[in-house]
Amino acid sequence: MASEFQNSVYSLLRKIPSGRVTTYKSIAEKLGKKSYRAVGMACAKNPYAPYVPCHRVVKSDGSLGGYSGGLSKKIALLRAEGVELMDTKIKYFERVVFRF
DNA sequence: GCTTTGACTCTCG
DNA sequence: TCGAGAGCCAAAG
Repeated sequence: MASEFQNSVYSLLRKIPSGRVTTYKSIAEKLGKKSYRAVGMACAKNPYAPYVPCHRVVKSDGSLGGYSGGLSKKIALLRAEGVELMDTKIKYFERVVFRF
């Protein structure tokens, strides 16, 4: 069972529609915290994968950040959902970013 | 129970 | 434009 904090993060992640992405910053602020890093940690643990689309969370500058089990996997998943990428950076980031 | 670490972000040189 | 440093919260050691 995950902690309340993690559960809150997962709830928000599930709201992200396919083909869209969000940032650790947005999630943290939505929770009323500044815990950007803690959000990433919650995703890294993510016991509900792939029920929780943690691969749709990226850094505030549009780069993918990281991914447990290989960044390539994250790239493939995002591309499959229609997100255009330039290596580890999101192309047209402003266009695909999802705002709560 | 304190210290270290991490899928982060912002500011400064 | 790019790299380094500081700040931030939560989980793991």
